[in-house]
Amino acid sequence: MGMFERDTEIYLDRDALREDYQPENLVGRDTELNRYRAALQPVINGEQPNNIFLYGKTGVGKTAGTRYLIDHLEEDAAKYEDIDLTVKMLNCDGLSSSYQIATRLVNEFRDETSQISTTGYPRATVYDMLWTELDSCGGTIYIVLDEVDHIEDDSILYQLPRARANDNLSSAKIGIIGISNDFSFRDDLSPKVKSSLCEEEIQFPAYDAKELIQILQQRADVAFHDGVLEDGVIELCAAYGAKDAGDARQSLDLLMKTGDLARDKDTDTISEDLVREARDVLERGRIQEGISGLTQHGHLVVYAMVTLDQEGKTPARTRDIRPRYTNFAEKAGIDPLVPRRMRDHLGELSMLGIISAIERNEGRRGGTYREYSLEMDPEMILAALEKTVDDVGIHKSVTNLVDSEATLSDFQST
DNA sequence: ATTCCACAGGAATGAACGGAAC
DNA sequence: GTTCCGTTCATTCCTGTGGAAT
Repeated sequence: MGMFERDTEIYLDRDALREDYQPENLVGRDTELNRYRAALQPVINGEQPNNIFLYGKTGVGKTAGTRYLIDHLEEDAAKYEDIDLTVKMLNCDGLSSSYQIATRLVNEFRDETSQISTTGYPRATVYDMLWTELDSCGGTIYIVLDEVDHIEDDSILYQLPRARANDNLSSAKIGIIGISNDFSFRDDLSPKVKSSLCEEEIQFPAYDAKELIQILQQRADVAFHDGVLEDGVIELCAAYGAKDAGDARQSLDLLMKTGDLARDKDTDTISEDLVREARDVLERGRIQEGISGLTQHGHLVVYAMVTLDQEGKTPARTRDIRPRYTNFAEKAGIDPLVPRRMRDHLGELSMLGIISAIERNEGRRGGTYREYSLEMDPEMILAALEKTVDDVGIHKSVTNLVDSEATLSDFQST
């Protein structure tokens, strides 16, 4: 018997569950895609392309729809001699400034031997490089900026559409497609950017439970062998995504993770219990990812929250978290952060979904303040902390972790 | 209607750091 | 090496805010 054997029991085509899988038709997005297609039409007519702005929650088909239409657009554009279409897609996740977008875009147009560094250049130099690349590419260029709301300044969104008018470009026609999870991003744009970027706006509504089930069913039919999925599995995965505002991606990820578990365990079918197990694994991964991106001080704040939670002292307001945090910081031999900064960390943890905040107001007697609670399983958070923070484990168990010197050894500054 | 509590969070600023260019 | 540049994490100072108390 070989060391490796091909697994065939569960999957027929696992890739059908991947985010980038392209199904033959997209469920429940007909009206949106029709409008989208109409907005792209000028490309084929050889006209100046529209700038398009898509918004809607995560996992509602914005990116999938874009890929679907862009593929067809490229295919159809190729049929016309006089149309030279180039499309560059860039996910802005992890990028925070126009500068970073610009450097990535330059690299998109350059080959591997002449890539530029993403830091070090003056801003204007990077823009100049970008105009040069765009112009030498020529034709119609669509730039798709996915998760564009991650950019904190809109300079690139202002510069790109105007590059032609500003004589930075002579031959290329530029169109921008901005994709955002966050509708308020649109309102925060400066008026001049808003009017140019939002020429065409298309809103993608969340999937309802029925549509989610349909999507999962469609993919599962391709992905799994017949009869592998037990009753209720699809529905359970759909419910998971529906809880987070109709997010198909989450549902599909869950289904795939469940399938992977089944494959690893060599089971013949996929049960609801396995889905719950997979949900646990994914949750752990999410926490891990969030925790590992935090500062030392962020870790201390999480740790303070976990201990407070264990003592039943949550929800806790900033005033109550503060002394716990400073205590830990001192024990770890680190200068505690100023309150303002600690609040920033609490806010960051809320964004990550590790803790949650509710605003309270007791008027003249109490003023406004926030109460924070743990949103994730404390054991999972501690496991993530343990993995992330160097050296030995922070704790052996959740019990008795307060006031224990040993538990804080890892936070010792280097 | 006005006052006022206890914060939230914006803005300005700076130190530390890594990369580019000279 | 030095200088210039952008980013991140932090501090300092400040204005904003919603509703109970007056």
